[in-house]
Amino acid sequence: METKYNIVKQAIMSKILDGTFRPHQKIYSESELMKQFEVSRHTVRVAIGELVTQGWLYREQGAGTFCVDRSIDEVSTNVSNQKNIAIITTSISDYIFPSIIRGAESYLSQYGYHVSLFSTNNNHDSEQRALKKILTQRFDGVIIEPTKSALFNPNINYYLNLERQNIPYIMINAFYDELDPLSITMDDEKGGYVQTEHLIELGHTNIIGFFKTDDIQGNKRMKGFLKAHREHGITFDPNNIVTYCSEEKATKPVEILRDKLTIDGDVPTAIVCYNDELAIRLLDVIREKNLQVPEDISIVGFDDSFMANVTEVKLTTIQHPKSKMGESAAKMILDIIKVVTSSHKKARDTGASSVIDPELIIRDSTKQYL
Amino acid sequence: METKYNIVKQAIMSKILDGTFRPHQKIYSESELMKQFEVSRHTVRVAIGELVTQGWLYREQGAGTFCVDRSIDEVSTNVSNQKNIAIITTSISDYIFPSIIRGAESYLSQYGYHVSLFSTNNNHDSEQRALKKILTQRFDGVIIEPTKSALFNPNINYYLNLERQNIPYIMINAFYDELDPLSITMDDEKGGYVQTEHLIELGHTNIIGFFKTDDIQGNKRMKGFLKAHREHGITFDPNNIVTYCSEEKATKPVEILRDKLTIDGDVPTAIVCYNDELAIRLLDVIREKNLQVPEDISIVGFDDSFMANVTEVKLTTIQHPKSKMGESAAKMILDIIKVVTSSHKKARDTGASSVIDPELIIRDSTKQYL
DNA sequence: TCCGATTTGTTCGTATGTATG
DNA sequence: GCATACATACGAACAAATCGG
Repeated sequence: METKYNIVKQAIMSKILDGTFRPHQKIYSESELMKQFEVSRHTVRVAIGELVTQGWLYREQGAGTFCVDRSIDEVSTNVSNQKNIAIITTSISDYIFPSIIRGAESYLSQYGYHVSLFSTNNNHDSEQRALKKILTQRFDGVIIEPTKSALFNPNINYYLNLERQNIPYIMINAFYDELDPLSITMDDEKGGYVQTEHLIELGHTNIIGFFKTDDIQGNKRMKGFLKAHREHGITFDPNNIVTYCSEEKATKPVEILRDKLTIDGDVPTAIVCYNDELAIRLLDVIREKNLQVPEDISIVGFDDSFMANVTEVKLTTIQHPKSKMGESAAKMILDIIKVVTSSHKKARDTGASSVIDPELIIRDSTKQYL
Repeated sequence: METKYNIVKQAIMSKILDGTFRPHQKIYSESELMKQFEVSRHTVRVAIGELVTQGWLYREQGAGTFCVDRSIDEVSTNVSNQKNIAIITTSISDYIFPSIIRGAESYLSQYGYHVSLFSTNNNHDSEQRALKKILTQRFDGVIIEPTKSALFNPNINYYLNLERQNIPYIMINAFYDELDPLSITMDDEKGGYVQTEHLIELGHTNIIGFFKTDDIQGNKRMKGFLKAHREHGITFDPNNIVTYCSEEKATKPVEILRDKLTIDGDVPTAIVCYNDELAIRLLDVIREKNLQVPEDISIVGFDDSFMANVTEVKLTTIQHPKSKMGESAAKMILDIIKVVTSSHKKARDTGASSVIDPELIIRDSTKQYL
């Protein structure tokens, strides 16, 4: 054990243990150690190298060799720095999510990263379970679609813990306001505005809007819906805004529309939907009432999911970049990881969030009001 | 990443993962590696050094460098006994795969397992990459849909290595014959038989069949197609069987059908398709030739994917359990894991493979031949 | 038991590349 | 732009352990 590199190693070790080298403090440079111990550079590097793999030191090219902060950082960092990215979405196999995931997966796998999927089913408990997994295992980064982004989030601590452990994350589709994270989102307010304006320009004035309000998207789209009315000088019945939450999506909107279409007198001539999924559901109600789309009622969806093209009536809807968004999210998270790992910077200071401009796709479900 | 020592490192890693270097087996000496890669001894030592600290190799002075036995490894089993299941499929976001994955994911997450997805895009290289990842990280079990199951599989070594490392796996939809693994598959021969018999019973005698033959499913369905003809005493033109491989799926079948429909005289009156995806493609050709389905031509799909219900003509097709299959696969793998971990048995001796009986779903794309 | 060939372990010297401040 | 510090790579030498004959 009296090899030269071992002597150097033990000497450095002592200084770490007795507190001469504090966490994140720079230790002697390689050339200094060469002089001190009268050994070659190679010997110094072997000594330092072992301390690095044992998790006592870290090196930064051009800057120096530093002491690791063992207080926060247990074994975890070392064990499996194996290029893992986690993706948390509300669903993994329905609606637009397969496309988003495909976009991300194909980009990430190009760079040797591998993807773990978690779905929350729009449920905070599942979200918590996913976050726990991610914190205990080792992930290099996380792409998150927030669950019920409009409500208070009981898992906020877990997100803060991600930051504390220096695991970068970004949010897609929406984000928790309290966290103010890097994100890729739609301009949902403008989306709702565009949906509504399209109908107004077609001459509709009695428009009913259905919005899911437990996520940010729904709230913003509703805001856009109101704004379009206001800016075009159209007054409207407050009853013409229907809000619902995830759990009610299969029941409440359907029942309310059924009622609205039953009362004669004040039947709406157009419908703005939170998304395509709801639009499809409401189409069933319209059919059940023997009304025709778009002849009797116009309807606008959101997201341009495959559903929009499945039905007899192809839906007018708002474009969602889906696989492109997945790819952008993947790119963004890899960029952050690069910066964070190479320079011990904090994730927040890298790059900027992006907001996607919504575009209307006009198909057959909307028509001039006569 | 293209440093010389990294190239050497990856090369050695490959040989460990594909089973060239078995546990406790001596790997090439440093001087051999110097010759092989034309690098200095220093470079070789750096490469080996990293693999040693990562726990893949150990060195013995005077004797050589040896491969670590990961199957009984206390540390690794311990560190991430984290309930991870990997799913490898040919695609993760198209066709019937989202449904299969959803079925598996929802079952596995109930039991606290978490799912990592890999897609091979029907490509052996990607399959290899996925298997390497799975062998490198620590997974409790793997659900695999084989890539090009009818062809010789160049990754057979990686599967054998899974067994050596005691990581249980099962295969779905098809399996590599050489491995004879536990599996959940369709009775594809019967499926092809049922497709064809349905048409024969409707009076069709000039039936053309399109089969993807780089996977087992296609070959078996073709076998069923032939058997139905034989058993019903119908002779047929060998030209009425069209085979294609994954890469040709968007071109060859389309071109051939176009030719067939152009020559008058011998136009087929019915089509048996490898799957719904192909059926949809062929519907386009039929439409292009101004023919009607089912009036002029009957067509049968396979898998009952969402596509079967999307088109103007709803497809007659064969049922595929999809999410049910995912769930069964998940259940099967968890059962195996339970047995393997509790009793140190080998995976092979647990439970039995299951074969699903195909059922015909009759919709609007087939009609009595007059 | 010793010898010699082989193999890994330690140490030196040198050179060039690349990131940091 | 420049000095500093780490990263990669080559060459050479001797030491120490192993293994077959």
